Amino acid sequence: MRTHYCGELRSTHGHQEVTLCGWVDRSRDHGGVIFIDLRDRTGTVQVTVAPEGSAQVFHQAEQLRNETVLRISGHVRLRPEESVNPKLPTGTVEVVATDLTVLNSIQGALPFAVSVHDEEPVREELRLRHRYLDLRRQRMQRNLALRHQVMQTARRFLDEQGFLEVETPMLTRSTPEGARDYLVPSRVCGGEWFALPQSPQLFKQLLMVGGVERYYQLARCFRDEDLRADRQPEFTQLDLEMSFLSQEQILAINEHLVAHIWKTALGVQLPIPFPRLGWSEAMARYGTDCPDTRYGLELTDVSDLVADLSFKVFSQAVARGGVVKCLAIPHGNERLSNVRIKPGGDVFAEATTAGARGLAYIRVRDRGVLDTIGAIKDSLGPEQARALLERCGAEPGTLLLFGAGDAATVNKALDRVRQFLARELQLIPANTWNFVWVVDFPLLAWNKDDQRLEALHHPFCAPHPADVHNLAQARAQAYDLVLNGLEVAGGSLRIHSATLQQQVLEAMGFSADEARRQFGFLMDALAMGAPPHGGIAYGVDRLVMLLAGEESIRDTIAFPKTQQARCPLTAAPGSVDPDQLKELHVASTWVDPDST
RNA sequence: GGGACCGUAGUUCAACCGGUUAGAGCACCGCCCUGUCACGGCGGAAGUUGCGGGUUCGAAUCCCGUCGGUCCCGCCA
Repeated sequence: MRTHYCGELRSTHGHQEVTLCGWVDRSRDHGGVIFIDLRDRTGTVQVTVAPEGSAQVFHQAEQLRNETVLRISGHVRLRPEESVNPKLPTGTVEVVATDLTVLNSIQGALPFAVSVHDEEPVREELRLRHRYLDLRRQRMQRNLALRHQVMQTARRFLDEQGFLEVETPMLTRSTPEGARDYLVPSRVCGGEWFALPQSPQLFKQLLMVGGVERYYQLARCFRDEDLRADRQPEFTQLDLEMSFLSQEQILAINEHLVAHIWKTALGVQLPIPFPRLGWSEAMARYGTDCPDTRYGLELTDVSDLVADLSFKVFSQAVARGGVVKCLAIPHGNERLSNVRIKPGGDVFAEATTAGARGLAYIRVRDRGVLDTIGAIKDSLGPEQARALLERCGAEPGTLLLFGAGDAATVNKALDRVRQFLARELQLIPANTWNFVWVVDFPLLAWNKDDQRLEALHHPFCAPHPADVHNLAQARAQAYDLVLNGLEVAGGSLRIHSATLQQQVLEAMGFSADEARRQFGFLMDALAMGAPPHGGIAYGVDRLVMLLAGEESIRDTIAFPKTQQARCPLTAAPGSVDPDQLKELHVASTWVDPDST
């Protein structure tokens, strides 16, 4: 049908006969001569319809609307020097049309402009409803190509490293822990249900027991939780698992994989190895387990310095086993007004949204003068003040913001304020890729709501060998890869001993029976010669989002869902025929609110 | 489950503190134009201001509800 692609034509194609297929990106009718910008996946090229040619072709060209699907035959002509368009890769040539076939015409109004020249934002619901049009636009073409490139690069790299791509079931069993499952009723086994996988975690471990040794999969995963800019109900993981490798060996392979992807997709040479940061240190310095290290604004613990103050907010927080931490903002005095850091202000709101009760502050003026609320001023002696300023690295002009309370809340609040201020004060350098491995996570964490210990990652992470006799306090041999403050991958060495797996499940409050019932198949497998193994999983959508400079993973997914987990294009989810439910032995308890 | 913001022509936006016939760019339709490339010129059509109710002499504007979308909290091992 075609001999060339639009975007690839150059002066070297001069005088060749070509046939092109594509869409009318735009056309310019000068009465006597008509120019058509013909677009395909590779770009656009100018097609010229001259009056000297066929009258029928000229007549057809006069009728064209944007997005008409065309096949055009003609010869490539070098443009006259004064008509060369330096803005276009194909700007030195044009195709003089001798034949023009309309393969499909446009009926009715287009919901939005597709042209490569059109940068106008379009309401997202409209883009999703007509995603097939949106995908034609440059931005989505680029994002899909980038996604493809990431996936292909990973496949090639992992293939070369001896990894086997293995598919695991989409219809599997529901397991406790983790997110809400998407359930699928079984017609054949009445009353029983499959779950769609939240990740291939157990299967990839079973593949290790199965002697695959190196596995990977671009795995679709499903979690029935509320959506965010970076969370969709179905998403894609690049899932890896390896046997007989140490944690350091696993991290090294992944560093090469990531460096390879960045080199291929962006031409950027990442320095490897990536820095390693202990979880405790990350929490202490940044208040989060996924720190953005592109800027400073690190947190300082001042609990010991303020424990005895008469300012009760500080001293009581410490007395109750909590902490007081400080976020020091250089030049904060001039850059942040009191209105913003006091109740009602945007900075204050960031802290309270994260659960903080308030946001104490001290403005450091010249000659050690402190500008703050009376209660703090009255409470701080000169010695204490000096120690505080020194600890926080404060200088005249510095604004100190304080969080006080239990460690989790303080960290969460100051982390949020820190990120907010970095954006507001434009402290984030452009084109910076700061990777960091966060390691030595706690194995278990206390869940206040359920009054029990639960796995921080998942129940199959191996505890640090030195910590196995105190599982409640144990570190896990787990690692997250963090890029610019976002978790892009997470993994661990796994438990390969049935006995230890049993102990960890018990520590999490599973009875022996319950553990047996839920995870018996795993423990049986571990008992039959499971090799030491471990792995990692990348959030592909998020990775592509970061590479593309997008702010939502929806822009990296061909057909994403809205925040209500709907698809405006297909109108899914939708109702089904009652007979379908009956066949599946399912009855709906849903009551339409309008009918009551 | 909760909070915030948004919804005006096919589309992107405007319309001040409630006050003339709800405007503009692009797209669309018609006419003109032989070197443009986001072509240009002249003219035209296009609106249940998401939907429902209320306040008012008067509502795109204020209030309540509702639907849809976005961001966030909870939730997401």
